[in-house]
Amino acid sequence: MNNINIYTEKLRESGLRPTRQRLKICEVLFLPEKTFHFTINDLTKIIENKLSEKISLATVYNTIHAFKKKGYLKEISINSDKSYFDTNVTEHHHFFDEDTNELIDCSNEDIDSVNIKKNITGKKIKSVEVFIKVASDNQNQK
Amino acid sequence: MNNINIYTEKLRESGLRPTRQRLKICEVLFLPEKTFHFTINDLTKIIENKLSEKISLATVYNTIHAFKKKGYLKEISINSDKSYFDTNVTEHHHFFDEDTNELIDCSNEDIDSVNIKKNITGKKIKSVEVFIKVASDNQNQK
DNA sequence: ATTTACATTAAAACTATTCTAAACTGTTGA
DNA sequence: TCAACAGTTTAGAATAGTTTTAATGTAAAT
Repeated sequence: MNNINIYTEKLRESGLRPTRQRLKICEVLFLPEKTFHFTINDLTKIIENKLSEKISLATVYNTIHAFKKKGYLKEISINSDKSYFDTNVTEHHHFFDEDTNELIDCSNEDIDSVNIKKNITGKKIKSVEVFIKVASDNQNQK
Repeated sequence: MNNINIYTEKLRESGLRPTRQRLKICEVLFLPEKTFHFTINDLTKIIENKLSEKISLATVYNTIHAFKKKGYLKEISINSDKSYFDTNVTEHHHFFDEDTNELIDCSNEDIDSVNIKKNITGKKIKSVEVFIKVASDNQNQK
């Protein structure tokens, strides 16, 4: 069973029609063995360059949102000028390199379980994520 | 020494001219004894409603960015459609209520110091902040 | 094969934010 | 005190990211 069939299956299971465009987007997002972060703009460029395919921007947006809703992607808020997405949908942490504006994954094993003493009445904790800002040692503060 | 004079002083110290508009914004942001979160839009509305003052949107943006640069405000990324600011500039954590989209402060004392086992070569940790998503117990997952 | 509901598309619309250029104002120092 | 300058405010234009629209296309059910 090749990858296209796997994606076709996965999409169908999720109630999403396996269209040509969605399959191409799956290839770009889920074929690489390493998870990664991207913006809609990044993704559009990858599709245009690497694949010989031109997918309408609206379709890219629609698809990414559909994938997010289904839990195949996670949205991350780094700063507010654009939306970043993560193909790693597990609960995990991030380093943010202030020098390069790069976001680096930090697995759950790299951080001891966070002990929260306070709780919000009537609310249950859904996720706990740590955001660590780093910068060059020898550089002036931001 | 009244508040206006304190703000005048603070602005001057920071190399910012104490203009009428900036003093009004200081009143709104720094007079309340409790820190709070806001968007530019929130702030503009508060100024228009509570104070009998109309400050140009561009000025609000300029001032908020100037205050942020000086360290009087902190920008928080909750989601990417707008920028949120926090008048609490200390390093601290947040609860995010998924039901109400409300952001709730969580002081450093409410969370045990986070133990990070991984580090990024050549980089120093600048801040560590925990983001805790909460939601009603009895409710379907997001 | 036909139908139907869902998808794609280009273009228009929208929203948050930044830029522009002219008018204005706090500050400095003569 | 007041002129002059640099910094500030302003309305409106511009921009960038994202969403909507409405027409066309396509997967899948009948």
